[in-house]
Amino acid sequence: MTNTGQINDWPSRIRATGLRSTRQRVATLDSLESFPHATADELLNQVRLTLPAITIQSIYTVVQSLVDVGLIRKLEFGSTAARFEIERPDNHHHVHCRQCGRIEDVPCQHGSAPCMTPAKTHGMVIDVADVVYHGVCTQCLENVDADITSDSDVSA
Amino acid sequence: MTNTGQINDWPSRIRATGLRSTRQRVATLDSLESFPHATADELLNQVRLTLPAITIQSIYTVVQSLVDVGLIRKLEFGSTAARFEIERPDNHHHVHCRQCGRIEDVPCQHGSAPCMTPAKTHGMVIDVADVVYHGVCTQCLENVDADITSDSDVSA
DNA sequence: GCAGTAGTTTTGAATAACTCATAAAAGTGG
DNA sequence: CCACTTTTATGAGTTATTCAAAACTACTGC
Repeated sequence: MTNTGQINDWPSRIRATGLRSTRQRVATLDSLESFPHATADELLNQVRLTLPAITIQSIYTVVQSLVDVGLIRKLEFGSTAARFEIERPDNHHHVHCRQCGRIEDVPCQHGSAPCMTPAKTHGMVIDVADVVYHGVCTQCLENVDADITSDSDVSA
Repeated sequence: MTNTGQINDWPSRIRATGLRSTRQRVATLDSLESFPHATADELLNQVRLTLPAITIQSIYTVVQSLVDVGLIRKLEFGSTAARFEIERPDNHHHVHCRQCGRIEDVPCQHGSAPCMTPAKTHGMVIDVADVVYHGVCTQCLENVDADITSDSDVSA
C-alpha cells in the first residue's frame, strides 16, 4: 500500500472522491495538517504561504467542496468563525476555550455508541452527535484571575 | 393579576437577579415560554404582540442581559441564528433538524455525569458540556423523498 | 503535446446576524 | 413624586459567509 496513514497523498485522495486535484485544494489540506482547527481566515494566511494570490472567497469554496466529499469537517461553535479539521474515523469530541477560542480533540470516552443515542428523537433520524465541552483553558484562567481580584466560582 | 397559567412570576424572578423588571424583559420571557427555542427574530414577532414598537436591537440587548444573569440560555447550532430557551436545572440535550432548523429537548440518558466528563481536558476547566444530535425530521425527510423520486417506497 | 470541456477559482457584490455608541425613556429607592 | 441609574431605542457599523458570472485550469482523448 502506498498510503500508510502518516503520509497523505492528497492529490490521489482528492481524485478518489471524484473531485479534481487543484493546487488550492492540496494547499488547503496541507495547511489543515500543520494548523488543525483553523478558521477560514487562518487558513487563508496559511495557504498564502504557498499560493500568495488566493482570496478568502476561494478558501470558502475550497473548504465547502472538501466538506461535501467528506475529506474535512466543519466545526461550528457559538457565533464565532467556523473551524475545519481533516476528517478521521475515530469519533472524537472537542474541548473549547470560550475565552481564546482554542479547540482540542478528546477521544470519546464511551467508545462509539452511548453518547450517540438520544433518549427521544422527536421523530428525527439522527446521523451525527456533537459533543462539545466548553470551558476556559489554564492560560486564559490566569489572565482572568489577574484581572479580577475577587474569587470566582465555576458552576458544574 | 394577569398571571394566567404562568407559574413563573417573572418580575420577581428578574429582580431577584439584580436586574430591573421591565416590560420588554417580562414579555420576552413570556414569549419564550409560549415559543420555546425561538430565534431573536421569532422572539421579535412574539414580543410585538404585546409591545408593537420593540425593535430587533432591543431584543438582542434584552436576551443578552437575561443570558448574563442565567434566566435564559443561548443555543448556537451551526451558522444559523442563535436560539434561546428558559434555563432549567434538568441537564437536557437537543435534537436538531438541519433541514428546517427545528429543535427539541431530549433528557440526558445517562443522568448528569457521564456525558459531562471528557477523557482529556487539555488543561481546560470545563463547566458546560453540550450534546447536540443532528439529523432530519420525518417531515423534512418526506419532502426529500418526494423531490428525489427514486424507486424507493416509504411505507407509512 | 494539444485542444476540448467540464470542473474550479476568481471577482465583485450582497446578505444575515449581530454589535456598538449615544440619546431618550423608564424603573426603583428614598 | 424626585433623583438617580439602568435600560431601551436609534442609527450606523462589523464580521462571517454566500452568490452569480467571468476567467481559468485540470483531466481526457487524440
